[in-house]
Amino acid sequence: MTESPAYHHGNLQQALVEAGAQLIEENGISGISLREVAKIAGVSHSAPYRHFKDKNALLTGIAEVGFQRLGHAMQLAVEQHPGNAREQLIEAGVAYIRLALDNSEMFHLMFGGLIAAEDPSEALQQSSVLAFQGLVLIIQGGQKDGLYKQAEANELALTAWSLVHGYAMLASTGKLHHMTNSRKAILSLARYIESHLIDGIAR
Amino acid sequence: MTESPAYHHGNLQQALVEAGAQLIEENGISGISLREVAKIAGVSHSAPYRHFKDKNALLTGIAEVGFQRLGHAMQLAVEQHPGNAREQLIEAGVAYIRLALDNSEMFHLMFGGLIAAEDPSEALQQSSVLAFQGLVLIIQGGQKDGLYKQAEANELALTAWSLVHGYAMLASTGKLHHMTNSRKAILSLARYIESHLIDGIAR
DNA sequence: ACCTGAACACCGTTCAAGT
DNA sequence: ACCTGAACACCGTTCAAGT
Repeated sequence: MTESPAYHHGNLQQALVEAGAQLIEENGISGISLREVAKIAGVSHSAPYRHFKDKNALLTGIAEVGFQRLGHAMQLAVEQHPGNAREQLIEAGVAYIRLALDNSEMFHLMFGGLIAAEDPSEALQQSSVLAFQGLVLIIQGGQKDGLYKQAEANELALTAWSLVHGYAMLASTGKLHHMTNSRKAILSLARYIESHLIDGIAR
Repeated sequence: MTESPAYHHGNLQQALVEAGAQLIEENGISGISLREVAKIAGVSHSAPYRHFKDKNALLTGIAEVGFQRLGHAMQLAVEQHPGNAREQLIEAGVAYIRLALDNSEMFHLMFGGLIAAEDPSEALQQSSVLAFQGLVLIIQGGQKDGLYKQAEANELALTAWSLVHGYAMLASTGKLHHMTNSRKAILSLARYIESHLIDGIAR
């Protein structure tokens, strides 16, 4: 037989990340261990060290797939409202918040400050910058249409990002339980909040 | 002598919380252990279980002092700008962001989603609601002065909170490194961001 | 090159026992 | 009522050894 020997089926690195992503949504961010991820992937507890420097590196890898999902979801929302910079901004924000609610443990891993920033030139930085660039494009499109102020697009995009990110964080950590309970009410309130922001951005 | 025997000096519960708060800013949120907190407080590793159900309960206690500090800092900022609802909102936000930058590990403990929400009627909820109520008061004051829109004050306050909280989170987790580096630049940019929001709230 | 298994120093949590 | 110390099942990480 031409099969590889006792090794893992092809790509252990990816298998570990996928196992970790699954485990983190099940057991929560603090209920994940390198040893159990390895067990799910079907290797010994020391095998992951061939592919990741330490646990933090694995968590970073898991967070990266989260950023890819996030960018994808926002892109999709934008494409569904062509030529309408107002709807684009609002629905991209709703997609952002939706992901925070539906994959909250992953979201907290990505943004909760648990992963040490260590290297400033890391891949994680890249991923979050990409998502931000999408926002800048929406703003610039809206500026061309005369919908948004002629201020620095980076600044307006950061304002929108901060608002949406803050709301997503507060909602996904239960800090809004005293105002809204259901998922539907949270998403509906999000649109009101975002429209308050846009009225500030609009000239 | 009338001293208590081999027991701890009076209030172990408080000593544990203080030791934890100190340790968390030194070693980071994932470098804190119940056993080391106990050691710093000068008791055995099982002593904390008389005062806290488990590690999560101790972390909750630590986060609570963080919320108290936060409420205090915001209150102080408001008092320094009497009768000026615009400066009050901006500077309360800056105080919020300043705390996130200077006590980032504590801030991530409070808002990072690590502490299980479990009981919806917990003390933590109380603390964060209190900080929010301060915001509502600022908004209502500004509405009386004709500075802010006559919309639901709760909704406007949540909008402001989301913006400031999101910016604080992004800044304190290093997500803005590609735009701003220094602490000073981050705080200065915060005021621009906030003014974009207020222009939306103002009628 | 890739993986295993023993080993080490640490955890959180429980529980009988001490004062 | 409050604390200790042993015990248990788990960690992350390292390292010699196997194929």
